[in-house]
Amino acid sequence: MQRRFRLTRSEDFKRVRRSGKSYAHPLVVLIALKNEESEKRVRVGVAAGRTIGTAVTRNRAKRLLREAMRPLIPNVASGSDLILIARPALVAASLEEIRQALLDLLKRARILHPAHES
RNA sequence: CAGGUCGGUCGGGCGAUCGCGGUCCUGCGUUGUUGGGAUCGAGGAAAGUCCGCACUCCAUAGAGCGCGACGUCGGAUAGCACCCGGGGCGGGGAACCCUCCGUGAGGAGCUAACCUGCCGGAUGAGGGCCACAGAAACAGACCGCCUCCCUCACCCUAACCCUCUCCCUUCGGGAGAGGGGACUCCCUUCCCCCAUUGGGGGAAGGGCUGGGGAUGAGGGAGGUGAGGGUGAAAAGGUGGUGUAAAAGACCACCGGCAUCUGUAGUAAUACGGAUGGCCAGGUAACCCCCGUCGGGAGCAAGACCAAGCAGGGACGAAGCCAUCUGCGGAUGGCGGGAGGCUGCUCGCCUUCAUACGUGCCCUCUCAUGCGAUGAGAGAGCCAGUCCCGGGUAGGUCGCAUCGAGCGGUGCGGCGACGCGCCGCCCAGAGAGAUGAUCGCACAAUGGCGCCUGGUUUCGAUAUGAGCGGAAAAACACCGCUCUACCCAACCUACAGCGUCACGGACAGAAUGCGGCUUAUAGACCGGCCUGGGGU
RNA sequence: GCGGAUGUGGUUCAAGGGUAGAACAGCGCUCUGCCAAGACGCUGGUACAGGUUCGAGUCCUGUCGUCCGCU
Repeated sequence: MQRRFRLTRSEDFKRVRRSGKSYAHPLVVLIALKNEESEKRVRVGVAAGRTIGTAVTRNRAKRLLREAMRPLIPNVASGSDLILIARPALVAASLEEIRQALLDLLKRARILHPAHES
């Protein structure tokens, strides 16, 4: 996932976490917010708390989330900011399971592109 | 070969596809959080942050005190506390042998290589503490032992007294037996009673005479540190001499200490010699003393830019001299204010001011009926520093190739390490880059099969082992005993091969480096020690 | 990343190097017609591992956990 599709500012994180809607899954939690500014790009932030484990497992969880999210970005409605929060079960899951969980969450949030909605 | 132990190296490989970040080059009607190409891209611990540095700011990093760290010797290093090599004291340490315990299975001890803890000072500064127990926790006292004195009690009989018998004899003496028993005697003074020139009793003072005891109790003076159930620890140990009782008081041996000294070693130290007197408990990871070292904070240090906000409080000033001068001033020195040197003092450093006035604000008084205004007086403000509060969480640098750098190699050193030569440039993010999927091979783990291996029994046996013939030893020879290879039965393990499944240990740089500590599946190589076998 | 503080029963806290204690909680028993309160008794602990010491909760070292501050 290239850096231009990433959510980096601390201010953005605060705004999404405060005002966005959250959707839960056993593997991952999705927080989504429509960006009111002129930004047309989809931006994704990834987080893994200390309950996940040590630095190695936290980094691996974030890499898995980014790799699973990467092909889905063109299908997400433009101008939305997303935050993905890893849960402990995610470390043992495979890439396909994570991708399926993300698809499920994006459908529930109704921000998937209309072409893939069907 | 087996077991033990130590050190070093590696700690995942190769290929394909899809992706991520940095640097360099390059493209663009779009100048970008952009496209393309090349190249590079986690560790031995990146971890813990326990030490030491570099670097940055505080002043250029001072002195003394305080505080902290360290403390055997020598070395290495830019530096370091646990790095390297030694020394001393202690602890651990497999099998065989040996010793002990056990009927036995077995257990314990001893022990090689090796591992590991500690290391200035408690005689030689001083203070504190040593619970409980114990007489006592560091030496004084107590119990006890011994000597002397006093008092009391008790016992003995030869002073003395009484009774009886006998004798000599004459108003006394002697002998024997029994009983009492050291109670006394004289003088002076005072008091009381009977009573009247006296007698009796008591108290105090003085004098003369007066035996013994191995007894007991109490008190006093001294000697003693032998003994006193305890305790973690009790005043050198054992044996003797000695004494009133005792003691290194003295002697022999042993142990320890101090001083001097010999040999080996750079030294710590080791092995000795001579002399001395037995005094000297433990604790300094309690305070402390001695020596060495250390200024403080830390890359969120710090520098610059952008953006942004709100102020408040404390302290608070004084000039003078010299030189130059374009006469406005400038520089320097002394002095003053505020602050700093992350605890204190000294000393030092930084900075500010010399303006100041017809200034501003407040209060009071006077002039005028009031106000305005004017005059006077007083206090404050106007420099600077510090503290508190508020705002910012953006960017560039520090900071990513020149370093205590990395890889080879040679030399010196036991080693830590040092010196030389050649080659190389080697991560740099900022919600934080190394990942995902598939395939192959090799290790490891588990299952199955094959090869086989192990145990036991019977039977014999030597070229093996033991004993004897046999005499100094060895070899050979002969005899006896035991046993391996061999045969059979039972059970299939490690390793190896084939196949299937599973599938990488601990762990993710954030300014850099050295050391330490902690986590770590496994693989490979080597050193040392012990035991067995072969040549 | 850097710096600092701290760890004692289930909880909140004590304890000069010398037997680990208090309150609440838990359990048993008593009281009551029953419950609560009360009275009595009991269980349960120094984060872990080494060291110094005759003896460590305390002193020293390492490990682990928790909390706080620094732009």
